[in-house]
Amino acid sequence: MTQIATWNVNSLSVRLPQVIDWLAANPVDALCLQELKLTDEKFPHAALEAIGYSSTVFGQKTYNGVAILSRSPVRDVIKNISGFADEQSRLLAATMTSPLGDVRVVNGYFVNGQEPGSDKFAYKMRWLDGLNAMIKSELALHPRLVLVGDFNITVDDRDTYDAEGLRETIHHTTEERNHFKALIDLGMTDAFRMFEQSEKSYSWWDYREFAFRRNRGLLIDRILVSNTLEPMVKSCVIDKAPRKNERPSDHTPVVVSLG
DNA sequence: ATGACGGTGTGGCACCGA
Repeated sequence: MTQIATWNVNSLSVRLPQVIDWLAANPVDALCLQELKLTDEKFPHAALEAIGYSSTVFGQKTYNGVAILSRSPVRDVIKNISGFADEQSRLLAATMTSPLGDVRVVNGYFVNGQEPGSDKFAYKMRWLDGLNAMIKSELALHPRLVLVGDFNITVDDRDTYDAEGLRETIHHTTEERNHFKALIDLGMTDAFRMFEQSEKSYSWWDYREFAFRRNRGLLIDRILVSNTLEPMVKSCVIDKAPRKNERPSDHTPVVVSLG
């Protein structure tokens, strides 16, 4: 069995002990992190090597930053979207070896977008256009591919605690959802939705207003698998446990099992 | 309409996230 997980940790400096604890309980083959909020120089390679993980890092000061932690070293690393000039460290692609053969792992911290009509929203749309083009060419090179990360898009009404009230607001717009569909149309499947899931399954909850306790959340952390990998997907689950930690990230891990 | 919580970096707060 090969397991790949994604987790937006909202500062690795703060969350490192929780990441180490989580990996001890969930010894996945690869863990993709987003929102490191630290530079490459400050990445805790040694602490992760000590528990059996090598790390490929694309960091940034204050904001963004992504990494792939893996039990075996990865290769053919690409930082950011090919052909898309970006000041922000939001995407990391690498190839991992597995019993299934090589698997291309693309780890993305998708743009938030703030508000439809804003400059940040326009950047989100450009970023998504660039990502689509990159995934198209990556799929041609690597038939076994996963695209994981913090998508910052709800796909349909199941993914949000207030479908009516939040309609066409950020993370809920038709334009964002069309970009998601365009990724699916390249030949990808949302692993989480391959299976029966309990209602109101979310991966992010606001820190405010007791949102986690009230389960007012969004499903925005996702794992897409290429059509070639789809028959090998055995499960895809959200692990809510880390959201109950002291000083939790506002996101919680999602894990796919391939075999 | 606003702020609520938490992180960072700067400096006694502003900005950002989703």
